[in-house]
Amino acid sequence: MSVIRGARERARTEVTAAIKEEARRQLAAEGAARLSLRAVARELGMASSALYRYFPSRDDLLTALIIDAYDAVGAAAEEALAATEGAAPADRWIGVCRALRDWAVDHPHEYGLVYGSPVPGYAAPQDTVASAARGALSLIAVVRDARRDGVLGPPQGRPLAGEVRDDLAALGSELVPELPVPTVAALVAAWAQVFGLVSFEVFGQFNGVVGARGPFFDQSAAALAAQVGLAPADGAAVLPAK
Amino acid sequence: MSVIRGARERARTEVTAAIKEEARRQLAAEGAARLSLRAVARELGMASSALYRYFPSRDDLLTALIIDAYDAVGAAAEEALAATEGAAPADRWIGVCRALRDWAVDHPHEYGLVYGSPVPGYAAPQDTVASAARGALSLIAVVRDARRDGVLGPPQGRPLAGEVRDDLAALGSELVPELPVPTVAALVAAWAQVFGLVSFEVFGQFNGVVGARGPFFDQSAAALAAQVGLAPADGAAVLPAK
DNA sequence: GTCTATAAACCGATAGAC
DNA sequence: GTCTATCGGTTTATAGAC
Repeated sequence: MSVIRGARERARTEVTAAIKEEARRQLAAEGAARLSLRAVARELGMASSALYRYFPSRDDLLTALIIDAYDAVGAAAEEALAATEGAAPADRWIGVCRALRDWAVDHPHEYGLVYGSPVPGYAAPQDTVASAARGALSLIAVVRDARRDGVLGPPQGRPLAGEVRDDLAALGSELVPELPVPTVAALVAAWAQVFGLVSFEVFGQFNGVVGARGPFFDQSAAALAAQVGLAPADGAAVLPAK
Repeated sequence: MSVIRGARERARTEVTAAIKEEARRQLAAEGAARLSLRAVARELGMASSALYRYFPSRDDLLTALIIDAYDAVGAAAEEALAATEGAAPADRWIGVCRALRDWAVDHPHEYGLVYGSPVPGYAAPQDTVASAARGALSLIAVVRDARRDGVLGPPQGRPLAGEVRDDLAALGSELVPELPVPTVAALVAAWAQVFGLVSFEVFGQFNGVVGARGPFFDQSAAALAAQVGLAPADGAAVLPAK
């Protein structure tokens, strides 16, 4: 009986995987807003009603795809983080950023699903937030490690306005209490800015503007590293020693 | 007869405006991918076939909405550019960025239409590019004016890699030949990064992360100004005089 | 868990009368 | 320029047999 249940569960996860795979194909062709359970079923040769045994509604399928996408981009970032252990902090930063960007370029539609315009009428449930944070946490880890090793400089930019400071002090104290508040602020801004670069590339805004996109991205990511206080590896310090 | 034609044309532009207005409402409710001519007609109390006299296809309506959105964001940027004439370059930069951001926050769905995930199956025709460039040109104008007035510093960051340099030299020479290539590179990167900040705010990625979003945006925009070589207004120069 | 059948909608686009 | 009518599709979701 446990063998039977094992077989059943295996079959179930296989069908679930096939459904998600086909759904991802449709995501590319039709977009998240027009993702259709019926079309997925048709392509898979099953009755549409059978799908409801796996995903009780269209939104549940969408949620599963979103979590998968966040997990995939998070895993790519974590892999880059682990692979660069011991390297210069600025190079680790660039490596993690590059992993995020490479994943996005390889999976443009899944990227758009999570970092593009929200799907109208769909509200992401709480289950997605843990997966959503994984990418950011890898970038934070680079900075935290640099701080631990005593090689974190001050972030660039003017002193923080009071309102912003209070705001990010609260965020920092629960997430990375060992980092100075201005560093947390620079980190959040840099995080958003990395995705600005990625989105412009993936969404076609660089068409006819930037050709060598990989090198351009690396160049820009290096500047962002300096902005959060990670000195360049080549010794040409951007920041005063202080 | 010219009076009649005048009246006809007036009626036509009025109906066209009503169609676009209703379409924008649906954009918010359903998203661009599900924009439906039929639903627009129903809401306006006309037969669906009547719409085809104004827009020959769904994609043509979409194109009109996209051009309108680009023009609106471009006009907001140009207005800020004109309003800050004579101010310190960094403040002008922040002012134009702020205008872009404010427009996006006020028109999230139209913003998503042009700067979010592309609409699947829709390819923007050439007509959109002139309108699309208007926002960028305002930011470029700030830097060009600073250069003209002799107050443009070198951009932050490492020297450009050769590939990137060639690429942006070509872009710069046809767009703003008076700017150094590294400045052009910093400008393009900053342009994308501004939209990273805006998109994160508009698309909800800052929910639960950043509270005081206006001040946070200004803070980040100021750092970007320094990155492209616009010294802060308060005299605390970030860059060496050189 | 899968099927058929069905309800009750919806879509873009066109033809042709007025 | 607006209408009705129509073509040939589409959708989510449920009921009930097997």
